[in-house]
Amino acid sequence: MPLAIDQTSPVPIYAQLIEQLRLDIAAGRLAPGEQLPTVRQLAVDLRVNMHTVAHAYAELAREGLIAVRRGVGTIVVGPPAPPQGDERARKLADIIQNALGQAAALGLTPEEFVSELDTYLRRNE
Amino acid sequence: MPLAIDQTSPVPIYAQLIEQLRLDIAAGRLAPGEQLPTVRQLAVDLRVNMHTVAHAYAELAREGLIAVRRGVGTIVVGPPAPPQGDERARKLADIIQNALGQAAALGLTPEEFVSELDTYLRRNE
DNA sequence: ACCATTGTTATAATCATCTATAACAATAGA
DNA sequence: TCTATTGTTATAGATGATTATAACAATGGT
Repeated sequence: MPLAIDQTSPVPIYAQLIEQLRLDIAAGRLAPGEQLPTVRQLAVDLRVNMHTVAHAYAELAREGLIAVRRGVGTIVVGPPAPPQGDERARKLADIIQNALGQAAALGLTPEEFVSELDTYLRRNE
Repeated sequence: MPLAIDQTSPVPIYAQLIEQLRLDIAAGRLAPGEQLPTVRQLAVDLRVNMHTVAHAYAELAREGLIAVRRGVGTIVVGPPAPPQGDERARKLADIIQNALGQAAALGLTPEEFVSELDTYLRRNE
């Protein structure tokens, strides 16, 4: 599942990159030690400017998720420590409410969504 | 659940408004015929400029979700027709993958997420 | 007819984003 | 030491988002 950006989205390109990379790292699709594309290469692949990629990498480096070293490249450090306690509960509720809301836009009740989710997991296990 | 915008988010304010209003309408929290705040009032409430609100309203009107009439105000027309077939399946998969990805960032396996989702629904039924 | 209310349009200023181009700085390897 | 590679910084221009202020246009009620 390669990186993909939507040039028509109102979300800034650098923010789309941050979001996707953060999720890929958190989910383990990008493992610690793994090499990321160079800023120049990724810029060519995504047809965006070098700075836009560098901006995203710099922010993720600031968060400690990746390590950028000039002359060498960029590697994944590791996933962030998952939040605990109240913050975790709040984020979980956000995720659920968001998913249920988007499902409702497809005409699905919460129960139907759970059913679809079960089907999805059975199909992809 | 009133509208809330995040001034620190990279997502443009007008896009945050569109997103929330679209979800509120799709989920039925904003019913057809219901009156939305005036652009001036909502701008004051959210501490943003009138234009930013007008921009969001205009886009939703273009999509047919709301009807704006000067001198009168803005009312909800109705939810959009939910997509069918392939597009629906694609969007559903997006919703699920997104939710599972964010849950993974909290350290949850898909199965644990389903469990949390069940708990959430039982608590809020 | 008048007037308050509401959305719309106009102007201008500021800031963020994205782009293009180029030079600079650190690293690794020949 | 030299050189290619990689990230970083600098400059400048274009576009979009946001704000402030003001005037304009349609609507509904008095």
